[in-house]
Amino acid sequence: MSQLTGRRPYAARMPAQERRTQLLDAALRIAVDQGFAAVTMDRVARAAGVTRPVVYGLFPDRGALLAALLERETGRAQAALAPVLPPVPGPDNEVDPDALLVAGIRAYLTAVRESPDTWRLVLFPAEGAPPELQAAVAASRTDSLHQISRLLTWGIAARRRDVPRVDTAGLTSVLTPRVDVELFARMLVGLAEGAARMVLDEPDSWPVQRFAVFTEQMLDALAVR
Amino acid sequence: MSQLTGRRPYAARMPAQERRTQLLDAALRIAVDQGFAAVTMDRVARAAGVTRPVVYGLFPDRGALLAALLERETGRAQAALAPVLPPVPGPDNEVDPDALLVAGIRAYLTAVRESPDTWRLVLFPAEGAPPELQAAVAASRTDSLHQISRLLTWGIAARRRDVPRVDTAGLTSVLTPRVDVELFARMLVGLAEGAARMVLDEPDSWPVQRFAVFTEQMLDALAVR
DNA sequence: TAGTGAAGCAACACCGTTGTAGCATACGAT
DNA sequence: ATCGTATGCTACAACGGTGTTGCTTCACTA
Repeated sequence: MSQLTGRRPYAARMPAQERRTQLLDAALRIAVDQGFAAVTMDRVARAAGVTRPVVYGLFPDRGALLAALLERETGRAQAALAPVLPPVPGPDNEVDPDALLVAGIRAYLTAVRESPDTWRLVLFPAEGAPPELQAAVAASRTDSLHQISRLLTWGIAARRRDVPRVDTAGLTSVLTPRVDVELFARMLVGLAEGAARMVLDEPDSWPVQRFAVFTEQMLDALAVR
Repeated sequence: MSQLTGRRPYAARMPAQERRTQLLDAALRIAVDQGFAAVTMDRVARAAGVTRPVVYGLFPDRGALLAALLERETGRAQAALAPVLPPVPGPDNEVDPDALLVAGIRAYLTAVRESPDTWRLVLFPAEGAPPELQAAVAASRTDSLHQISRLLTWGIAARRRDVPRVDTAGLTSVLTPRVDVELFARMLVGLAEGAARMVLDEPDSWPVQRFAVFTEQMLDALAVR
């Protein structure tokens, strides 16, 4: 009978890089499931079947681990976002602004569905996170906002060009009275994020298609007529 | 020189009820300023110029304190919300649905401006809070959602009644193709909450009027024409 | 098959927070 | 004036988290 309380069995050795991503994966799981505050060095270690010093060997401290996690995930999110926000089409380009928006929504929500954990982390603010990181998320959001603003300004102009003056009876000028573009852009982003949250919470009730159809209907209703 | 390290001066005595609200106020301050996790028995006590046992005298434990805080604040929020969500007007009632919505937005944002702390607590999810309480907030939101859904269904019907068939050229039937009312309601709520967050973050950039005007324009653009 | 260094482990000291026990004092009633 | 009690305070034990030290074991190389 040697040691009733036997020594912990050794975890499989693993090259640093691999262990690193394994730990980040574990941290992500915990953060998503139990909130940011629950991402403890010990819990992360245990989740990976390893002890704390191993974690400290790869991340100098808890802050660094959280930073690394957030950096990885916001990076992924950014990457997924690039195709969602296409550059503003050239002036001669014959692109339908409405179609562009619908395609954007679709791409965005599809991306969210494909990496739910990443987006959960990004979309649900995460109070426990170091403030600098919240700032990073905010910055990325601001970028999106600008890009969307630009797209919108273009889109509104493009729509006007399409309707070659029926203005006699005030029929045109629907979105004409100088829309508050900044607000409109924020509304869109908010809308998309709201949709994303719904998709994350109850994917079954909210197929991407449902949002696409809805958006189409709305844009249609808003159309100059 | 009696006692260089003198005894802590006694805080003014105070009836339990008064102390209680004072402590809740302190807790609210902390939660709003430094996040939920920072609401510590000790910090609350110090903020109120008192020691921990006093707090424990009024709240059995930290959970109870947080519960009491959340209950008070969600209560306030609910109360403020009542006038924002009027009952569905009777069928004979001549109320303009658009005006009703704009008035709602205005009332809501005004309420938010008037009690920013309460709304900050409610609108910024609060990861550190006991899950049951998050559930409470969610439930309240669901209520609002239902109420808005009902208002919307009524509003859409009312609008249709106003436009007595010009349908020959497809001019009517703007919101007619069976709008996804649930989604529309969620969009509105999301919109209002987004607006509230903006108001809380940068009150100066976002006067209530700006949202009212915007909403009016949007509804106008959506109008059957 | 021996040796060596990277990868892992137990154990420790330290800190902030929770919750409690028992003592001190202010203050209203007598 | 004094006295009792509600109100407050100091001090302490326990817990869970962080970050570190020094010993152990695996696995590769010679």
